[in-house]
Amino acid sequence: MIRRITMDKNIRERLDEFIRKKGLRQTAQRDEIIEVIFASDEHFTPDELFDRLRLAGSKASRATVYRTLGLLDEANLIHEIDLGDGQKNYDPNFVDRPTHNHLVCVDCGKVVEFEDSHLDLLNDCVTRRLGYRPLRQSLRIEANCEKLRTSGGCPDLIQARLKSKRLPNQKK
Amino acid sequence: MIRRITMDKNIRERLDEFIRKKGLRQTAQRDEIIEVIFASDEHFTPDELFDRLRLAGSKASRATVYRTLGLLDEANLIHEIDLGDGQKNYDPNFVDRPTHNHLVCVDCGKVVEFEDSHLDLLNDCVTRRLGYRPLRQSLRIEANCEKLRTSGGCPDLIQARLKSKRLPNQKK
DNA sequence: CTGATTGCAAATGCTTTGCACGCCA
DNA sequence: TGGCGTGCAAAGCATTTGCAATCAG
Repeated sequence: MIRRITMDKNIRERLDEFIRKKGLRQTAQRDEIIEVIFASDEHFTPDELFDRLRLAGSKASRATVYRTLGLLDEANLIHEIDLGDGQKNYDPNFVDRPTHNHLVCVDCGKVVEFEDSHLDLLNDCVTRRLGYRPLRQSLRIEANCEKLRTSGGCPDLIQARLKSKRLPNQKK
Repeated sequence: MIRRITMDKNIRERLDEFIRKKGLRQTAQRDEIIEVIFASDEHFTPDELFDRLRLAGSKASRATVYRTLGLLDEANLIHEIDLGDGQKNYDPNFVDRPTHNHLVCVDCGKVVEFEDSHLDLLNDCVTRRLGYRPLRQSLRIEANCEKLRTSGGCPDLIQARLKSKRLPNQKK
């Protein structure tokens, strides 16, 4: 069995409600998947999640991982986000912060999450002005690291290099 | 030879400069591709562009289309945008309107481009506050059609249905 | 029991690449 | 002429799907 992990009550409840409403079934694989996802607040690709699951002792297959991710997205427990790397990325933090946005550093690939109420308000206004009703919005900012530019060094960049030496499946 | 199309001088110049700087070569295929792209202000996937090229009489291969799209993106003549449909989409309108954003109607799939200087300013501020230097930003809003909701009808939805009957390669 | 769910492997679909040939500068 | 660009077909890769077996309710 999978290692026990503390999880937000809120999430469990939301999922149970979704499962009930849809006439779905609770399975060990689904439990394991949401436990592993919400044990961290990190973004992930389906493949990364699959690896984490293996490490945690789960034997859920890739197919099930993909199918469950679709389900969780539909239930609004995770969101698909576009990090610009050509893969599907999921973000588990929309439950707590439904309107946050992402900044991607093009120097080191670091992803910063941020919230801004002015931004939210403005998006809402613009959408209504255009004759629509806002549902979801995703803002991605690509930026350079100011620290790297001015002082020539950035701790995240060094970390990123170390990381890329360890990991095999990279894009390019 | 391909049908002659009027094209923004600006674009031709920008491309020529990029080609010169990079030590690249001007070829018939590249000319055809940018002519077809900028003959319209519509977004497109690589595949749609390939079809348009065929219709216009060009025989450029898919491989060349993909390679050239990468080049044009690098030259900032087009931008890759995320419309949330799982395919690469390119937008040729960033030359004239470098900071525009996209709203996607989930009812009919219509994409509305819009600009808002407040939004641009706010994004800029937020980015700097976080310690970064803004490069590109992409905001996608998913929304419902207000007209459809209130009056039960939306001209774009009807068009979308007609269109989907004609086109074969759809996502789902 | 019954239908939802899973795992496997095969299929799919978009995109990239290796290579030999052709063509621009 | 040198080497960039092209077309073709093959490869790559993430994701989806058909199907038979399994399991939850």
